[in-house]
Amino acid sequence: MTGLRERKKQQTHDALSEAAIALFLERGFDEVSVADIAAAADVSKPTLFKYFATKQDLVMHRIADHRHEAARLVEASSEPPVETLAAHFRAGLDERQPTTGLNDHPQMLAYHNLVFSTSALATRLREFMDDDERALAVVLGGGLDAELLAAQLLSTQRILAYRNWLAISGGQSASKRYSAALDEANAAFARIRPLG
Amino acid sequence: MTGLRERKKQQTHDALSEAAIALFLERGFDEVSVADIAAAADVSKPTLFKYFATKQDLVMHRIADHRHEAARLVEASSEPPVETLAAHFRAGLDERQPTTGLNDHPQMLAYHNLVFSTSALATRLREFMDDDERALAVVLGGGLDAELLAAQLLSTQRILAYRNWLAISGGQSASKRYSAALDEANAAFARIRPLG
DNA sequence: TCAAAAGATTAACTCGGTCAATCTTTTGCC
DNA sequence: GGCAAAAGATTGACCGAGTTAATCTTTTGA
Repeated sequence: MTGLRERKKQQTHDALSEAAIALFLERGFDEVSVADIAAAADVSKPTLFKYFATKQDLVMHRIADHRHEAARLVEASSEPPVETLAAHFRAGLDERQPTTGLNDHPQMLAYHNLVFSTSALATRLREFMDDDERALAVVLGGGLDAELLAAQLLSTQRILAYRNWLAISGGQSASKRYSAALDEANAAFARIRPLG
Repeated sequence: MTGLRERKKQQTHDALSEAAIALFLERGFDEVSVADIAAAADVSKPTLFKYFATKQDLVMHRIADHRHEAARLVEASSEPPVETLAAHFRAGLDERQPTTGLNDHPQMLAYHNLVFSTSALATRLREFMDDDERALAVVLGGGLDAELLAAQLLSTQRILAYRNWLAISGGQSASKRYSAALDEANAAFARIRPLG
């Protein structure tokens, strides 16, 4: 039984998120108050904060879906961690997945632009990545080497994705960038010395 | 001429920082309001914010002195970057420098404990490190390899320092930890593949 | 000694986030 | 189908961080 209540909750959730992102893209994150958003979605401010813990989460919850992804992938795979994540990143490039930065859909571009150029959001993104790093280190077995490797793997993904976003953001198409992106990914992952 | 004005500014600055840290250590960062601190230092709230841009900075300005240190060291040295930073870290261990985590003075321990266990402060620390990373990447010549190396170097320092702090925080003396700290530093820096 | 500049103060304000009390809606049960 | 209880939303007041503008005091340099 998919309760009516559930559906209304989902609706309110989506209405808030969509209203928020629309307003943020239009006026900028810092120039929109949570009161504006609550009003746009026809709910009260306390209600808004029942759905999203912080103003930032109105934007970041989309990315939050990928939390601990690296740890999950490594845990689920029988291949060595570096290979697993390198292969996954390459596949992401192929599929133009937003997490690789290689996506030139105008909405995605605008969304990423919002995140990267708003310091409160960039900071929150970094908090997510720190979390991912801790989770990955655990899956890698813990200890100094695991922590170092986890940090290096996630730094690598972050830097590759950011460089791709920069290129796309500079006007290059995803297809045009693809070849360089793949080269960079191969070079970057090749620099990583595996565990053991 | 060291103006009277300058001296008073310095006094107010120190009074604020000391009052703040004392109160934070006593009651916890989130349980002290900036109004409390301003009152303790006998100034008004707007005056406090002329000296420190944020509540966090009342704590973090001490660490902020070391900003861009890695970039400065590498720029000033004629040795290869990895050697330079590894040597500097080892020297820091010898001297029990707080940045290495290997310092068991009760005040230092309490201070680090405050920073690491207060999420607002840990977040601000991470912002500093991101800044350091960008600066280091520039000094390393920019480009993919420089960015990857900068990230790896600073991750390495962060992880080593945190592990040392954990050990000290768990009751071990700095002297007792020293040998393991040195071994870990050597192992960690040895994992790093230099540029070129 | 005095004019000008620097700095501090007060008071009021914005905004993010929380809380407590009240009211509405949904749901599960008879 | 109707109803009690629980879940959720609303309102309004509140807190704390940080800002702003107007006023006042102090330092400075001529």
